[in-house]
Amino acid sequence: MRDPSNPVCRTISTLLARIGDKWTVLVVQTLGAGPKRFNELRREIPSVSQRMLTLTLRNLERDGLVSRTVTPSIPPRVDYELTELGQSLQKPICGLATWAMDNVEAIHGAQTRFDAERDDSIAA
Amino acid sequence: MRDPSNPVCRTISTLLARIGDKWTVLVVQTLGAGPKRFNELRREIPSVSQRMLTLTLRNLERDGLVSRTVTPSIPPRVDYELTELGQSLQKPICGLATWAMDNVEAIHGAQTRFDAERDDSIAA
DNA sequence: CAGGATCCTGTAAGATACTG
DNA sequence: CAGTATCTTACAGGATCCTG
Repeated sequence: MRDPSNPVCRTISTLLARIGDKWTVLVVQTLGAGPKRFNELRREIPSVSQRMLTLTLRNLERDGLVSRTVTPSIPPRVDYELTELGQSLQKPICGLATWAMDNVEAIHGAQTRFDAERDDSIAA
Repeated sequence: MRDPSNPVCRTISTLLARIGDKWTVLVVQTLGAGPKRFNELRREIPSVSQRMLTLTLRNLERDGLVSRTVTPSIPPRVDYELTELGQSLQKPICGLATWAMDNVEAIHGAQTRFDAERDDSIAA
């Protein structure tokens, strides 16, 4: 079941890698509010580079989580929108986010204690 | 709420990055079965390098998800174990894994269709 | 046994410039 | 507007050797 050669496990770890990458969750959450155009997304996620936004969207599209609709006008218009699959992913992500929020303090505390001990052993 | 300067959001994205890294989830799942020694973990996760296992465990320890117990015998013995916090993380992770398993086929299908179209446009 | 230190490599990802 | 192409850098992560 945890065998890396198991294709299901490979899909899961690929998914986790995608979730873990720097922009995927941010984009999914932003699109959660409704369809958005390319530059709308850029504006709402100011820190993302154009390149990274493009790549992230391509990956999400490839995985069937986001749909891409081109309107061949001038200027061109491209709308991105969560698919049903993409929307269904929001629930487990939200579970993780909730866990994180519930435990921010515990984690921070642990980190502070850990770093303090490390400093002690350096000082000593 | 999605403001990157918000410390809660930073914690969340740090968590997501940790979840997304190559080994964290594997280690947490492996430790889910009970405490393990360093080389037990290595054996159960054959693909992990010594270095990466050490680093992953340090990070988990720093975040308070894993406890590290040294028994100063010869040879030395070090046991790693999920803390309560670490165990509580298993639930949301499991939510994600379940989602992935439920949707493996949909995702694979989407990828296949996407790649097929890409090949078409190259061929054309 | 558990892990620190070092070296080396591939890839992620930012900045910049150009195009239909 | 919505990208693609190219260059460059930073860091993740593997291999290897060494130590208490």
